[in-house]
Amino acid sequence: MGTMENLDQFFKSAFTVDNVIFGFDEGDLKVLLIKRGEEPYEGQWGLPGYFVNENEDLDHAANRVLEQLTGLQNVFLEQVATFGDVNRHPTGRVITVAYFSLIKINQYSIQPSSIANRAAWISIGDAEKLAFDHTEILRACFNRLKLLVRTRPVGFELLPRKFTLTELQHLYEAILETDLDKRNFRKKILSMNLLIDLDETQEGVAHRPARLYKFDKEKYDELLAEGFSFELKESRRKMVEHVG
Amino acid sequence: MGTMENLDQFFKSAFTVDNVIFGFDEGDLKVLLIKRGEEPYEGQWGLPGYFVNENEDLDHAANRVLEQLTGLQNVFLEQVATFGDVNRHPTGRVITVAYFSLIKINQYSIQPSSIANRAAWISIGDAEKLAFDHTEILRACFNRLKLLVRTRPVGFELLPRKFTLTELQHLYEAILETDLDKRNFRKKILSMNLLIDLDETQEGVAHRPARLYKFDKEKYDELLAEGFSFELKESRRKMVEHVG
DNA sequence: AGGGCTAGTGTCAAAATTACACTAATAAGT
DNA sequence: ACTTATTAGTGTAATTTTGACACTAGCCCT
Repeated sequence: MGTMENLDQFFKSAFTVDNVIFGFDEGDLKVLLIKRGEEPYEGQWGLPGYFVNENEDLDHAANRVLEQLTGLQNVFLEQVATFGDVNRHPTGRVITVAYFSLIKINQYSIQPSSIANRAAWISIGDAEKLAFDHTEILRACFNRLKLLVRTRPVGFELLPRKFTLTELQHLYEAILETDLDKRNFRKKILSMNLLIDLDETQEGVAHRPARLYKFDKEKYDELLAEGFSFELKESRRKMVEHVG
Repeated sequence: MGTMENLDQFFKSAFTVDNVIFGFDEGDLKVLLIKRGEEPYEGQWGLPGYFVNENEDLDHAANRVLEQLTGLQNVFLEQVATFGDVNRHPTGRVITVAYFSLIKINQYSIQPSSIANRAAWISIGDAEKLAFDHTEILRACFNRLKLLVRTRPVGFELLPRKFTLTELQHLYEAILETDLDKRNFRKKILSMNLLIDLDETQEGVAHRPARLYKFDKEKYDELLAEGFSFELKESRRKMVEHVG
């Protein structure tokens, strides 16, 4: 903070929040994008976002965007980074704080708001050429998710409350963009004792039904307090041998 | 981004950058703080920061703060988070983007600017009750440093170009706030092959002089390209046995 | 020459990681 | 009823990584 004289020149900027809303469906990691209905970037896909009101905390604004769009409250939401290049917005100096949230896509329902009408779930691999600097923002949030998922059990935020181990594995594979060994993955995840075996199985599948599990949040909080640290190693790629 | 009508109401905010400048000296991790010469919070310690100019990118502003204070350019600087609670600043709506930088404290020299006159290096443990929400900002940056130091070889930014293994170990101990085993630490760090043994030793010490090393940046860049990942495990605290 | 101080070094046991292939259970089709 | 297709579920052995631990080496100072 500098001195407080001649401040007027500085109070000319606007803030927005942009929210990268992740969901997981059909084995695919997806993002909720909006088809822009007006200039600039009319017709292009972009991140949902709004101006931050004068009397509104940043987190509140991010939650507001999320709720207007999905109807969901109290979901995982975290700030990632702030983008403020002078020319990032054609209309003026607009700085945006990027958030990302993780939602259970099956709880999502189209809201009646006009913005939600133009929303669609796009596979992360297909989300290209977004409006403004949103491609960059999306990449930053995706990287953060990759990091976070190895350190904290946030993956469960993306799955229905009851899930199978295979679904969980597919989720990790989608986020980490890698293949995991089935047996090793199960061994590792079960050894953490964070899953409750529900003694139920899938129904309506045309093959052997899988057992259903749920995440044991209380247990996790306990373990946390004891100093436990959730850690999923990056599957280290096998180094290519250099032929000498 | 929302619609573009009635924007004026939104272009009333100001934003600043605040910079947590870390240095390492006498085995201690330190932060460069400013004793505030004016209200609000006159007389209290705070982070160096400035308003961001209208035509200035955020990163540029952070670099500017750093250079005015330390005279240093091209040092490690990274954005950490943005703090924008409505009442964080008594004068108006001011949102601040927090950065942290790592500098070699021995290259730092007091600059003639008035702000630098009031600057001092404070041990991280002694930096309490800062102005505004700067205590929180400092904590966020310190946490980020802890995270980063285990994942990327950024620790070297805080040491002189030539350093001893013991100095390096003390640095890690200060950042991670833990003790490390000397032999295991050396084994690990040397096995990465990222240090060049300079075949020189310390001078002017009243005991057996230690060998000097420097960080091999080229090697690191090579390894990175091959998919190498720097990783220093969190020394997991020994779990206390539960009796019963 | 001896005391004080920090540098520097190796081994072994335990734990974690990796690679790998077959049987089990269900629905659908004949 | 049986065959087929499909995914679920399981164990072991080799390798690598980690973690605990104690003594000698080299320099300065007196």
